[in-house]
Amino acid sequence: MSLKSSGNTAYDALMASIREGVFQPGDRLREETVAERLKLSRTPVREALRRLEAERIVEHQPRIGATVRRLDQSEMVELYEMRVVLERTAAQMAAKHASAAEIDTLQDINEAIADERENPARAAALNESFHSGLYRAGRNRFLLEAARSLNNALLLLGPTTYTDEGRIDVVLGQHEAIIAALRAGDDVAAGKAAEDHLNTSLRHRLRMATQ
Amino acid sequence: MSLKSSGNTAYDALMASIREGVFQPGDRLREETVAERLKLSRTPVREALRRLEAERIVEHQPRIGATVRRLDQSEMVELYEMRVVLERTAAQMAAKHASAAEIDTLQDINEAIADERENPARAAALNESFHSGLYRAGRNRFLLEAARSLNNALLLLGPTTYTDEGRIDVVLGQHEAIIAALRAGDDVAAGKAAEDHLNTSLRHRLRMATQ
DNA sequence: GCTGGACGTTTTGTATCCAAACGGATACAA
DNA sequence: TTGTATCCGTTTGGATACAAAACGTCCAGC
Repeated sequence: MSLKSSGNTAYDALMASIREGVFQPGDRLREETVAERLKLSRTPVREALRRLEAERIVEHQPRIGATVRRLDQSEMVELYEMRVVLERTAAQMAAKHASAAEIDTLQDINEAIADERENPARAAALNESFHSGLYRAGRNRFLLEAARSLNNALLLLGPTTYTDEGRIDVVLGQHEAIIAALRAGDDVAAGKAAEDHLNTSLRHRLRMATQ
Repeated sequence: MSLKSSGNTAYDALMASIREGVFQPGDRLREETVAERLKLSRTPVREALRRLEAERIVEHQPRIGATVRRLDQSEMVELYEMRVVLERTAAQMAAKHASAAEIDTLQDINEAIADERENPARAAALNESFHSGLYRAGRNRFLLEAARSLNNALLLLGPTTYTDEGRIDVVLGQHEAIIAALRAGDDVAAGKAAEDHLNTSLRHRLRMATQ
């Protein structure tokens, strides 16, 4: 695992750049430019670009090149609509399959988020852990994969801001509701709680986007 | 569209070979061998293999090479569990968004399947059209994408056999139930019908696999 | 002054070449 | 006879060189 191929290095670097906003939607990714940035030849860069293309992070037009995908508002709504479905499903499945240890871990993560309320970046990272933990507890590799792919697309919308006072408390409470339903083994309630949570998130995102 | 790069050619050819069973799960795909089969150099073949890798059709071990992914039974069950979710979602969304023309088209396809009951291969292709039509009617690009990815994985399980007498009638009837719910705009019923349909399909698949 | 065509530049697409690493086989020693 | 170490062959990983295509520009002709 420690030895990663240059192709993977390039992939990780590009993903990080997109995540950090160095490359933004609509930006063109010229192979040679990226290659010299990363001190690599074009071959591994192309490899990375093809992976990103397969994951719909970049769009590739033959003989033209790759550009970072741009999501319009309707796609953003569809994306969240789909996230709701997947997250509800994950919560339902987790309610059936999650072990006590897994639920405890989710609880721990949620408390850690509360402790990091002064540090939005750290809180956002923990939030991601919470959600991926929920997916993993669902015990379905294809669900996990679909969620991973969707979250990549989410990167294209830019970072979620936790700057709002009060927003974090809503999040914490909704996480709590999910955890409670998991403990009760109540899949319907868990699904519902997850759905509420995501819908709040979408509303928040839409408000950001339209400002 | 008529001009496709060699990379795409290689990808299509490999997919077709996997679909037709030329390459089966577990088979090793050596770059050079594939390249000379397709009369190409290794570069576009590698490109195609990386795409297949990103789509989880092949597994790639560094310095070892690519092998066609093999799904065990638990993965197969998870795959269908996920298909149920996606297809139920598609049906629910379609009940809300599908135009009369789209529903008519689904009806036409279903009738065409009935007409091809003597020709299982043709019927299977039409069946795919039905399902992709349902997904498209759902009007969610991310759902469509997730379904596409899942269907690729489905290829790894080998072709669905419609050899069973009676099986096709069950399928036709279940398709009818979905169509009826769509016409009524009843998303709950549409979801339920789609779920039943997929569960039948899973049972059938499991019976095939364990024989 | 405007339009059309041709040429040149830029960038991707493909092929070939070299390097590195894994695996198997063989030989030597205990 | 068995275990270990080393070497060689095979195969992927990466770089570079070359070909093809698309876009922009410039010039000529109307």
